This record gives sequence, structure tokens and C-alpha cells, in this order.
Amino acid sequence: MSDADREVALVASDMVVLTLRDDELHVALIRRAAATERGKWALPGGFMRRGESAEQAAYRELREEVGIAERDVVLEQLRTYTEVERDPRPERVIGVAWTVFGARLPDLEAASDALEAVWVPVDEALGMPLAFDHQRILADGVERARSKLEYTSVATAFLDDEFTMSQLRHVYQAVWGGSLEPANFHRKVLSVDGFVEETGDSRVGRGRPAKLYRRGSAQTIYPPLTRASVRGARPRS
Amino acid sequence: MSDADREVALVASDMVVLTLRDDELHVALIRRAAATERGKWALPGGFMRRGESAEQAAYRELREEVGIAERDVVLEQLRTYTEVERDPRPERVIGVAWTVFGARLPDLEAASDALEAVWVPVDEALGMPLAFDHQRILADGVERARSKLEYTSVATAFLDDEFTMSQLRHVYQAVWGGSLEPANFHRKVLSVDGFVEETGDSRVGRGRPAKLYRRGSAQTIYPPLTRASVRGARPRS
DNA sequence: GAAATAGTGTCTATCAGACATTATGAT
DNA sequence: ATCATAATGTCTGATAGACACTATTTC
Repeated sequence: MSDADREVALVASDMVVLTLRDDELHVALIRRAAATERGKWALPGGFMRRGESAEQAAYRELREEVGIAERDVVLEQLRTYTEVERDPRPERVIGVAWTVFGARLPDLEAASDALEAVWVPVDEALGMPLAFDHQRILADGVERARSKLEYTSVATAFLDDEFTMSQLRHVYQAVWGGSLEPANFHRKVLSVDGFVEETGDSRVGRGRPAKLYRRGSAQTIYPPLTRASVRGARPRS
Repeated sequence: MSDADREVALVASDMVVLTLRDDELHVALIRRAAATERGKWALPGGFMRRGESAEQAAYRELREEVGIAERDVVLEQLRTYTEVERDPRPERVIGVAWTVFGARLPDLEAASDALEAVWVPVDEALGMPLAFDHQRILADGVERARSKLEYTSVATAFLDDEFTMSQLRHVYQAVWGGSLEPANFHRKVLSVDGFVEETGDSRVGRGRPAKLYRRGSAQTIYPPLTRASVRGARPRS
């Protein structure tokens, strides 16, 4: 094979940024300012630069495009999209997609690349037409988030450093849809070694004060929590 | 930002090709013929060409570099490696990595890109120095395979169309290391709807003939099989 | 019959889910 | 006292793991 056959590609980092707002799962969408697909809703993202990894590009675009700081989020690679027709531009563009989880992220500030930047409820966003193949990336990202809640402790990434058991349960309910039985959830979470640890404090509100927890050292949950136990879940799509 | 800052990259598809030989998990390694890292052991792979997706490049390289046909394997995306220093060449090279599972794959034929191409037991390969960041990719791929056996039915990708329960169990034992209790494994597999279905035939050997099964329609296994049950497993690394 | 392998039955400890009960605060 | 929320207790059915046992073939 001759070297001339090798494709050279631009590398875009596309982010599925998820957070909870009013106990509902939201995703960050921007309306594109750039010429290609201008005006369409899209996932935030941008091109990897010289001397930068795709992960660094992701963090930079989070900051520049929607005003989110690296320390406020957990970023994980989702997958890479390389179909030839996924981008209409003459240059070949491949997309490295990431999931980004954050706690109580603020309203978005639309920067240079975006006409608007807003939080959209995930159920609504999944029904919107999006630029490029972002519809599919979003669906993959949401499914990944749902799945990761089962066997990892990433749910805590949606919460502040200190949180109540009820708040943790609301994360699961928002991401999975439906409701979980509080008593069983409580017992299950505490039975997993290193999932959460007590801070010793409690939070006062209406009703009995709730103990506060922080994330423990465990990365994975065994045995996993299971989506089978959600009641009134939205039907499988 | 000026367009000139955008990196253009070569896209390599790197494959962690796994198969069972003598009930032991093996990975395909080549010894590099190309100038860069010449003579070093590496994962098979090659550059995405114009008009081709990374997936198509993976299938093409499987055929060209190690003589494996697309219909004989199951290919899944692993993750993408984009660190700046991962490749010493002046051109920027990012790697899209894939896991490839196949049944009784034949001895490898070293083609143009390779001085040699051989099956290496995974435990041995994990201890070898490999070119580029292939050591890490291999470790990620093996861990992904172990994990996927828990909650998907991909184990059947390591077997012919028709297989016995004992053969399926040997797949799990080889990939996970250690041994599984035959009776419980049998009962568990049959209890998962759509994991396997009987063909009606049986295979004669020493001892009582074994019923033959083929893969069912299920993609995922719920509840999952669990590595917690392996006895005499190799210690966690 | 002995050996080898496949497949079934059974016991027990554990655990998930349902739901009742108790605890502790605010008003 | 009442309400609201948090947390614990209890019951039951399902299941995983251990292991004994039966079945069917070859030699």
C-alpha cells in the first residue's frame, strides 16, 4: 500500500454532558454558530489541536464552549465514530465521544462556537433532530450512563461532595426513570463495601434529619445494582 | 481559533484478536516489518484509508495482515488512544482499538507488514514488551473480554456454530482463569432466556454424549454470570 | 464392570423486593 | 399532636454455590 492511501483526519471531541436539574436528567446542547450545520442543535465539542490529546480537547471545549471547569466533572470515553459520511465537510472528520457527568452544573454560557447553549431534558433531547450523527452519540451516551450506574459508583459524580441517601437514590431514579424502593436502596448501597462512607454530619429539612455521606473508594459495585428493580420505568426504547 | 491549530491525524486500527487454542486464551501478535519500531512485537493493525471507516480498516487488516476473514470473527470497538507521545513518528497517529473474538482460528500467516505472526498465550503476552502503547491496549482488551463474558453472550463467538455445554464452560474458564462448577454453570446458562438453544443433536465422545447447542437470540445476560464464582482464579493483577 | 463424561436433584445460606414499623426532626 | 422524611426490621420467594447422585456412552 502506498502512504498516499492513508487518510488524514480531523479529530473532533464530542461530549454528552449530563447533569441533574430539578431531579431530572438534562443534557447540554448548543446551537451551532459555525458554517457547517449552522443553526442546528448539536452536542458541544470541537477539534483536537496540535500537541493536545482528545481528552485535553474535551476539557478545553467544555471550558471554552459551555463554561464548565474540569474539576467539576467526571469525563469518560464513550466511543469513536468514523463513518465516512458522518460529516459533510470535504475534510475527513472522526468523532471521539465522551460522557461528562457533573453535579448541579450552572446555566450554560454560549461562547464563540455557539449561538445558544442550554440544558435540555434528556427525554426531550432524544427526540430532537441533531447535527451530524449526534443523535446516535447522545443515545449511546445515555445508555452508557444508565448502564454504568449499575456496576460503578459514578452516580456520585452527579452529587456534591456530601449527599444524603435520598439524593443518591434520586440520581438513580432520574437516570433510570421510574422509582426505587427507599428501604431496599438504602440497605443495598450500604452493603457495598466502599460505595459511600458516613461523614458523621446530617442535613436538616422537613422530617427526620438525613445522614450525610461522601463517595467511598470503590470504583465498581459488586454485586451490581439492577435496573430490573425500577418501578414505573419508561418503556425500553 | 485559527483552523491551522487543528491537528490532522493518521488513524490506526489496532486489534486485540483473541481465540482459544488448547483451552487456553491466545492473542495474535506480529513482529513489525515496518521501519517504525521494526522487529518489535505488536498488535496487528494498520492505517485507515481514504473512503474507509476505522471498522472497515480493521476487517481489511485482519484479512491482509494475519489472514482472518470477517465472517469468522466478532469485532467490537474497545477505545481510542490519542496521547501525543503514543507514536514516535512525526505524523500524529491516533489508535482506534478493537477486540476481535473468533472460534478455532488457524495458524497465522505473516503478510507484508509482519516479519512473523503468531498466537501467544494471553498470560505470556501480558508480560511481553510491545511496540507503542500496545501493552496497555492489550490489557484493556483482555479486561474488556473478561467483563463482557459476564453480561453478554459473546462467549459463543469463541465457539463453532454448534457446541456443547462443556465447551462453553471451557470458554469461560479460559478467559476468566480458574474453574467453574459444571452443574451450576449448566443450570445458570439454561436459565437465561435466549442464551443458547438446543439443536437436538448430540456429540459422542468418551462418556455420555453431550447435547449440542447453538447461540440464542439474547445479546445480554440477566442476571449476569459472575466472576465471583471462579475457583482457583489467577490473582487480580 | 470400570472409567469417563453429561446431566439432575437437593440442601442451605444469602439476598432482593415488599411492606410494616420505628425514629427524629419541623410546624 | 401531626406531618414529613429517614432509617430499620421482618417476611418471603428466588437463586447461587456445594455436592451427592443418576444417566449414557466407550473400553
